[in-house]
Amino acid sequence: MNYITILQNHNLKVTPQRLEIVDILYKNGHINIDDLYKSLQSKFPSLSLATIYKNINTMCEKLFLSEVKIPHKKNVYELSKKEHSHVICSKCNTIIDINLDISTILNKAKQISKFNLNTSSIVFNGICPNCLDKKENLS
Amino acid sequence: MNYITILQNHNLKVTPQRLEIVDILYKNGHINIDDLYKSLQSKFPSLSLATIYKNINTMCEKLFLSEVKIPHKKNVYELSKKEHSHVICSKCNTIIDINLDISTILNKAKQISKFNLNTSSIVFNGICPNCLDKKENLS
DNA sequence: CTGACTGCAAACGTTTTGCACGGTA
DNA sequence: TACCGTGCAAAACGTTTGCAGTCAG
Repeated sequence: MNYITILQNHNLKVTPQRLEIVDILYKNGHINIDDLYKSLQSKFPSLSLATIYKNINTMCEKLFLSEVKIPHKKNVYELSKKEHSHVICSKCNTIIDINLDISTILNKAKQISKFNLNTSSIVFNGICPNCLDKKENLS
Repeated sequence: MNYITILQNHNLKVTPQRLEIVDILYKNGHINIDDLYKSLQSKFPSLSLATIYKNINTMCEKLFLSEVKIPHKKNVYELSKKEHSHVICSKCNTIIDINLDISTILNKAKQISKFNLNTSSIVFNGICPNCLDKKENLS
């Protein structure tokens, strides 16, 4: 399914700005508002931050965009997909998705809390292989 | 260890405002800036938001206060303790701490990501027992 | 007594809103 | 053509800063 269809399926008009926003989200995976704005400037010099905010908000409402909160970082956005966890490098801020089987801890959490749980938000923090290499080279 | 000692150990002067902030944090567990401000108004009618922000920030820097990011909610703050997970009710916003053994998924995450991971942030979302009861009474 | 803390006001950065124009369907 | 989306400017919001007066140690 391409971007055009995705937009149309959610009753959103297909504008060049929107197509590029979705394209950047698709290619980047996770991006914050500022970086998204910077990425769009070359193609749309007159594009305004207001447009980005309006689009991000409507896309989040339509649920095909998700907001991800990372401790001590700005919120990032990603195209919605099957629930997954995030791993972030505290040096270079690279974020990757990982699929974990969380059924065991989810059940444990239900049991302990007595809550009826449905969603989870899991972020691991550490250093990515790239930054680990750099560190070793320094010493 | 009481609040006074905690503050002194971190080279912070013991002011009535600070004592009350720590007391509220201790009793509430998790609170956002606005609610903290409201809770303080009765005791300190002239207390300013700036004071709260300054205190929260210094206490976070001194690492005896932690910021918790909850999806689609304002950040909340809690007195630092051993790493733990959070469960939040999407109806009434009650937040509780739970201790889970996350070593299995942490190892799996390390293995998949090749990152050197150290901290994690885990939030489960659902409905608390209280709100579940209310729902049943309605039907 | 001295440095740190408070409270006020102003400044700042981010996000939202209103409106006129332009583009999509 | 009708409506939705864009871009600009202004407004709103949350947070930070500077400063003068006050308080804790």
